[in-house]
Amino acid sequence: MATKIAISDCINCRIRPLSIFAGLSVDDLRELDMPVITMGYEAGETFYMEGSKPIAAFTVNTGVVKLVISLPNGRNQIVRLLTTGDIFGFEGLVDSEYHHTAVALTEARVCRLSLAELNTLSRRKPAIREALIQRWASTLRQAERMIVELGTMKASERLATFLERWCAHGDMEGWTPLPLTRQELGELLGLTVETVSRFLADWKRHGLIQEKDGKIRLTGRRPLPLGR
Amino acid sequence: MATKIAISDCINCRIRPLSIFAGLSVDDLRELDMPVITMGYEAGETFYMEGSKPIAAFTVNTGVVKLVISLPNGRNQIVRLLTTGDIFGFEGLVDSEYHHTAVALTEARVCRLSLAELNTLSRRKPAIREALIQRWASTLRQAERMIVELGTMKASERLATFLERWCAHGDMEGWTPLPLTRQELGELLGLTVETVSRFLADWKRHGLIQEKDGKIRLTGRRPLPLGR
DNA sequence: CGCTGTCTTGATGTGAGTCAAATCTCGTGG
DNA sequence: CCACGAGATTTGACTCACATCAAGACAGCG
Repeated sequence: MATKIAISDCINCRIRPLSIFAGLSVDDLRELDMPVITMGYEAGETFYMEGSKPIAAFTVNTGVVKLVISLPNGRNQIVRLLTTGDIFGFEGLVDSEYHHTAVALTEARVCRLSLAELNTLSRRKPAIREALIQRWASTLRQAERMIVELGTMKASERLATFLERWCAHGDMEGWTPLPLTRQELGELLGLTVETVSRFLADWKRHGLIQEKDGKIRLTGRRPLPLGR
Repeated sequence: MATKIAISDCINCRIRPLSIFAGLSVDDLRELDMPVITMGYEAGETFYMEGSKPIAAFTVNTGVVKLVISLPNGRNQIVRLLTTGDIFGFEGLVDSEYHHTAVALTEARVCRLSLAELNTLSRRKPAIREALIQRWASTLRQAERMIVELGTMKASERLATFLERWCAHGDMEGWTPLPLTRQELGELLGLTVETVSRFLADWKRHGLIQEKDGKIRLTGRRPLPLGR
């Protein structure tokens, strides 16, 4: 179950520089008396469903979240992956329904803002409004990159491109958590489970990637072989 | 050559209700003393190139414009089509380069706004800022619909879906201008010229669509046959 | 009237989907 | 601690949708 963890202490928040409050002074923040609540979600839990009425927006503190659009024919398309500092559910500011279903891929800690509050907030503080616009622009840009990849690349290229990007902001010495099933990788990249599995298994056999309890590592000379 | 046609008369503009000035009163508009210029472009002319420095944003008055992203390997992806009332080049407000190459598909008349002006404008007039945010949101939504279509649909479905949507805001009794070559339809839908041509020719033969100097008409019982 | 570019059509190849089954993994309860 | 079962992953055999390659047909325009 999603659990309320605490009233968020935005002022001292570890990720504030990444958040939409980055541009505010400590005084600003104190003055706002923010109605932000930190929530804990387990892997697999749903934040909200596509088509439901927007109530809150979220900022990812820790963990990974996917935004999915489901089709009547049962197919799913993951349209975005969110990690620390990313925001989601903000379409609620503008639209009367959520456009996606948001699901935690890992245990996740998120900061929850009521949309009503956020609305007045963004009216009062230009810095916040500014930050939201920035987010919107970069999200659009990311979506368009996805369009390009889906429209012009073949399976192995899409998978390789994704892995290299994903592992780029990887921690440690090469190992990056990859909390997506093959199924989900497929739903993100427009491929079937089998195709994803075949390429990964193949690359693993050739020593190009390694996998170990949910973490992945790109070894050897990149780039990944785009052909088979 | 792109030609300056006139200083735009925004107050009496036919498409003002569709534009970002929709929310302003006549007095507001008068007060602004807008530096908007109406420009004429011929089919095939370029508004700006991907990667170049943003100077102006545009609102389509008449005509159709494509936004294209080109890849090093020579492939192109059309990421958006713009028609009357749509705006483009607005990423310049936020970013230091244009993200796409913008090209007129038909003879086009557009209203040109300096980004510098627009910037101060959106600061002074909340209604404009609001309108911009709305546009951003709906553009993002459209991009995500494209992701879903590219990721989950097969050739004939993508083509059929596109045609039905395109012809939906079609004028007259069924005939809609379709100023895209098969090549461009392919670049929009992630297909080759041949595939596009085959389906269209096939549907034409079966009397499902008609084409006549640049116009198309969906006849017969929709929906288009999604299989072959 | 011929040239250039777009569209159509055919023949062929292949990338990736589908179907099916074997293995692997991991959490649960005995 | 082990056995079991559900789900995830891998692998193989086969199919098919779409790309590719190659010509022709068909404009539109100088």
